[in-house]
Amino acid sequence: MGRPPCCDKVGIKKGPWTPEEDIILVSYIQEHGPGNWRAVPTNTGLLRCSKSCRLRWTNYLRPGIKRGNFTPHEEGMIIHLQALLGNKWAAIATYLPQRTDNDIKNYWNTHLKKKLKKFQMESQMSSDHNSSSYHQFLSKSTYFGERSVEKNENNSSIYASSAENISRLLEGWMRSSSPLQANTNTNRDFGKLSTETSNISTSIQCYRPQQIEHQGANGISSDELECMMLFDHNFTSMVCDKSSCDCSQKGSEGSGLIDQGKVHFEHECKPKIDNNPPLSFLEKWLLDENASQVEGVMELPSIF
DNA sequence: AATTGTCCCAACCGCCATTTG
DNA sequence: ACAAATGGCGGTTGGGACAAT
Repeated sequence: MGRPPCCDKVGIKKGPWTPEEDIILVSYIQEHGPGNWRAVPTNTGLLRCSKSCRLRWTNYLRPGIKRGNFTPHEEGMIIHLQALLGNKWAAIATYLPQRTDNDIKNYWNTHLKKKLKKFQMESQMSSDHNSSSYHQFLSKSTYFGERSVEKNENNSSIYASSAENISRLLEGWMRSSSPLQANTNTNRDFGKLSTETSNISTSIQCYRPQQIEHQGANGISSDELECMMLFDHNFTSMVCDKSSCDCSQKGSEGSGLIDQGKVHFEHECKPKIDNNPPLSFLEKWLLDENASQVEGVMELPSIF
């Protein structure tokens, strides 16, 4: 009855992935494309369960993942989207295509939650009761006040894809011929490795997920603002109703196909737009990275 | 220098909806 | 139609890195 088990429970390895395992997984996905995860452990010989393979790919190895510090713009987006959507990290991640839901969740739990809490406590002590602490927090948030001052440690790789990670990984693996030595390398050490070329790093090209169509934030009319306010009011109930979502765009999205169709990244590359709430206007505004250069955008958050 | 405490994040766990035989 | 596995998601945790004492 039902499906066969994806993998035997016995002999399943847990814990951090080694560079060798990453290479095996990436090589397999390069050849077969992501998906059919239950076949991955058996076909690759990886002693990992299918779920672990999928997680490793989607959270770390998948091309297009941006790593490193969150920019003030991203921070602001997360704050807003969390306020609107709650802890729907996957949904929030659809508006930050280069970030994984896991990263966003971690960032929220380790940074933003504390920040917000701290600010709420501070504002409670303050005498200003005219506006909510949340609004004050947002107004002080770097999203709107310091968006142009993005302190990015590795600013040269704002769109650094995980292909670079894999590249570095492979380089280190090739250098250290000793498997034991390679096994001791954690993912954090990849950046320390020098640069060389590798087969995978050249065949897996960097790609940039197609951004959801957006336009300048300065094109907001008063009607749109009014609509936005009404929308915000009813947003929660709207996003909860999956049936109201328009999923018809699925087929029309551009794919991230690379390598003459050898690698099928459509599934992973497509912006996740299912469960897409009627956010067209909001997302236009939120996703407008150029808005950081537009003066006057600071007026907008007050409507939240 | 050694110890302790805190931070951070990759990976795991458990649940649920969907898929499949 | 049903049972069982898969895929996806959110919550949690283990342990390494770093800071403070």
